[in-house]
Amino acid sequence: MIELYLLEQLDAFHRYGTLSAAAEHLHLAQPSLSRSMQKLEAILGVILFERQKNRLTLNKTGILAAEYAARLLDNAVEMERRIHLFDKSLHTLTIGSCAPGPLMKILPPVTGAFSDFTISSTIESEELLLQGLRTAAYQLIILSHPIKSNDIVCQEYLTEHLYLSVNTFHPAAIYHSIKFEQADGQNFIMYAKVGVWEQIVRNKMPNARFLKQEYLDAVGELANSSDLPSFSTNITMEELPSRKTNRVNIPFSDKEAQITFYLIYLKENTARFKRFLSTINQE
Amino acid sequence: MIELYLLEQLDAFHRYGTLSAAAEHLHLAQPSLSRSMQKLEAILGVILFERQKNRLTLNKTGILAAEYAARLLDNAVEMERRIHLFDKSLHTLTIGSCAPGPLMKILPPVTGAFSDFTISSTIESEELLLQGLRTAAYQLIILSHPIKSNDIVCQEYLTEHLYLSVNTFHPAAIYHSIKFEQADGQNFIMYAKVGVWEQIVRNKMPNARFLKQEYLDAVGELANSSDLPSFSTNITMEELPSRKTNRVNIPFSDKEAQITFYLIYLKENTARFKRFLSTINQE
DNA sequence: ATCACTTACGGGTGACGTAAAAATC
DNA sequence: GATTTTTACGTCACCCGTAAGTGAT
Repeated sequence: MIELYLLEQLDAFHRYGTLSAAAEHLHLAQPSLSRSMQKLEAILGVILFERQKNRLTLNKTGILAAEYAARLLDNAVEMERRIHLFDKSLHTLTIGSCAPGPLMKILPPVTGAFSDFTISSTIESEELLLQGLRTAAYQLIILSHPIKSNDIVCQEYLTEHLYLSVNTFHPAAIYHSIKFEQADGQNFIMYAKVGVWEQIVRNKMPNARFLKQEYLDAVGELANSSDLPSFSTNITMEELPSRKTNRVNIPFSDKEAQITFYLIYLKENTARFKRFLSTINQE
Repeated sequence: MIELYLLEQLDAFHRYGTLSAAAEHLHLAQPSLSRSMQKLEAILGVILFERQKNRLTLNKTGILAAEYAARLLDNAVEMERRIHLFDKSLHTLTIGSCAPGPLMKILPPVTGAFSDFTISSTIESEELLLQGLRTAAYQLIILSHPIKSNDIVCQEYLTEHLYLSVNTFHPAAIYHSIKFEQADGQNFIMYAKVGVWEQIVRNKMPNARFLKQEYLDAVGELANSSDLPSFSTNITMEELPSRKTNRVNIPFSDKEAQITFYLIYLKENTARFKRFLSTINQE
């Protein structure tokens, strides 16, 4: 069987036109290439080059061979890439959620239970999440509504409540609860990746403006250093205790301010998740 | 770059299940395979096997890799095959004819003029010849009628006359010419690959029977040792002088007993054939 | 005891580098 | 003189085989 290193060298010669140039790019000495090309002809039993004293050129067969070689090398590289990708997928758990809250909540126990896996997580639209679950881009997704399907398992996870988060001097700080309507028209600091929450607050407070922050840290810091209102939830208050210091959190009383999230995964992955998810729900 | 010999060994292990069996088929010692498989994992940076003390099995990644390997190896052999084929085509001149006469006539000068080529020739139906010319299966074809086309060159070659060939005791031996009608109803010895001639004699002598001989030699010998009539032509008489000894050759006088043949090749091959074909016609 | 895999050791092929020569620009 | 190819020669890597060891059936 012909070996790939020879085809690599042929390909390089084809690309760069001379043995010297090819050798340069391959980090080899020219004589090695000269010999390799002779060897290639011997192995194939075919003349690939026209030889002048000072010049080596591919003949028609040589050009054809070089083109085939390039294709084969591409295939080889692609093969390696796919093997790596597949292997990685076997050791990676990708979780997608339509909101950051339940993700925050689930990541610690997941990293614990799947300690030999790389955990990767994303906030994404519900539509793409469901697609991604089918294409194995996600192994576990979190949606704001249940899914019924033969090949899917769906279980209720938790309910998140939205709060208005203001500093103590804010006029609303004295309320025990508030309606979206009352909070409308202000400028809010908002984390950029709040997922489904964004449509809700935009719909319910059509006159409000939202200053989106890409980084979660920045949201907290900005909120503390400015008088602008922001949002928090039962989950963020639990997971990020700093959200409670120096801030007053007032629950929105509208029914839209509560979302129940569902854990969803393919039935074929049941064995993988069952034990873990049962412990989750016991908490 | 990963080398193909490693993939061959992986493929063999995948096929045969154990290192020993694979080694047997590859004509290698087991330890070599054992090391190669370890090396493969090292190169790819991926675990391909599950190792028990006494047993080696491919894991999921390993199976995937073996499947890719098989594909890549297939591609490699296919590539070699195509290169050989292409190279061969560059040094092979394939001539197809719809009748053996003009082929006999043209082969000697062709082999002389293209002495560094392998000459390959076939008798084939006119339809397939024309197809083959387009697909480069033939570089030169000989048909019984001219072809007009933008990308094709066509030139008249020669005219062949059909003769009835009988021994001296045959009743027809006294004629100077004969019509198909007069010869009908007899049993003829006929070469199997007479191409277009076959339809002609069958049409013009519907009551005759034809004893087809695969080998040209057999036709001559049978004709000499039996009293059965056979066929000859101005060309066979010239190229195969034995056809004239002890036989009487009587020309058929019907117009269908004459065929003019045409040399036909692709315009792109003009440079290749022009000089040669001009010398041919001067004779 | 046989089979299957791994590790250890030694050998020979061959892939590569350096040096030098020939030829062209 | 600079560049390009080829040949010659030495070296080192590495691929393979043999031998020996371990564990399983």
